[in-house]
Amino acid sequence: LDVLKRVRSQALSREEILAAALRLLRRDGLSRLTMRAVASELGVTPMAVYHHIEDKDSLIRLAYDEISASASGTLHLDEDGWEASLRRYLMSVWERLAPYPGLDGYLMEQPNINVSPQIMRFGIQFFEDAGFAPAQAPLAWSFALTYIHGRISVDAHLRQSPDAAPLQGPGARDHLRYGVEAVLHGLRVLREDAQTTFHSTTGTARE
Amino acid sequence: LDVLKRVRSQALSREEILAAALRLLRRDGLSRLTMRAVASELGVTPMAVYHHIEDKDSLIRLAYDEISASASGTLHLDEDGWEASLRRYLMSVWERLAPYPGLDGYLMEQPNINVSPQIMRFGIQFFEDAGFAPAQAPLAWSFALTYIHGRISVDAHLRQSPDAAPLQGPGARDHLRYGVEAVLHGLRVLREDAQTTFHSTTGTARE
DNA sequence: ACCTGAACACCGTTCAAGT
DNA sequence: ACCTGAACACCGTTCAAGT
Repeated sequence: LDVLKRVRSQALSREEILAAALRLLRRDGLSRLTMRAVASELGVTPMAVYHHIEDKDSLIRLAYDEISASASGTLHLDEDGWEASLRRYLMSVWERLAPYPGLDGYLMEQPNINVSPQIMRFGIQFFEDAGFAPAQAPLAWSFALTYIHGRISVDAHLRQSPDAAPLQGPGARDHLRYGVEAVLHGLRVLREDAQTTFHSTTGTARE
Repeated sequence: LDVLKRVRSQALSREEILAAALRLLRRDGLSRLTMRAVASELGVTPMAVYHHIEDKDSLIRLAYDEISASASGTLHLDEDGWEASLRRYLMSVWERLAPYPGLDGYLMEQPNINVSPQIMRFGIQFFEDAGFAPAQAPLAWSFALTYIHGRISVDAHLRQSPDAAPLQGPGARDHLRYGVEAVLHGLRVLREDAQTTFHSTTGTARE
């Protein structure tokens, strides 16, 4: 409560607000992130924040962009193949977002802000480069994203519990690893028999 | 606003409250479900609801249990194999929960209320019966659940949009079908080479 | 330009009454 | 037992001031 409440001598900044929001997000999760809490963390009136940030939603988006900024750089086709590359990417997304409980789950449900058009294009390009049919690439990318963000949402409560060593337990990581391998195997199979079993443009899969 | 606001002549009942909550959930999604809205839908004071229901969270759980009650019956190993059975189950879970935007995503993040111990045991039993190693069955079940609930969360916003025919579009169902097939393929591969690549009790997968 | 204080329109929920 | 009315402790946010 009384930690870091140094007396404010300088003007409040956008970066300072963002840093405070990220700190609170890690500590308490999105459900406890309030504009009033951010302000109090900064030793300032709630309305002071509004002079630098439009509203709560844009603060959340700011936090999300900050966290996943470096992650978008990690998606590229390396020499060791698309499976290893995708595995690294999914693991790194989880690693980055899992410490911020509730954040990812919240944005997953927003219209389609979660995945920016840029990330979407990157991902589709990745799967096309990996040899997936053009019509299949968006489906494959969306599948991988859906799994990993679902996993992060399910793991959200792990951080909420008051005891220590929250995400280190073997439970969460075992599930994550198993799931990522299943995703890779599933995509590999669908990539191989793409022509015979799945006609994506018709909207009906063969049974 | 003025629909169904018949004059109350009978006593309020738990079932009536639940029905109103489900109606509002379908119409506006969880984010707009408030105790006050439920009360107003029933033509009653907000606090009247509290005489029949403990709090908002238990109302949400009540709604969820009602929706997924019949779904838990659909998970059993049929004659046409575990893949067909699991596909039917995942599709039916999506079909049931997709019309209630936000509900599933909310419960996914709660400690572990989302999946009741009973459903958990059913699922593990299913995968053991399907020939998965005992140590692998919980991971496989959790993977399938994580995907389908993630998919439902991602699709939550589709219902929120004001235009008609919300979940009928080919987009959502194509993604769902592709994902379910990927899940099935992924699990099948992991089931087959379970002994060689994955040692689940050690907590570290071979790389 | 940057911040404060009071206030508004919401929440979930408690509590003291009414019938 | 069943419901109402007023109120409390929160929200996000607006608006009129202060410096």
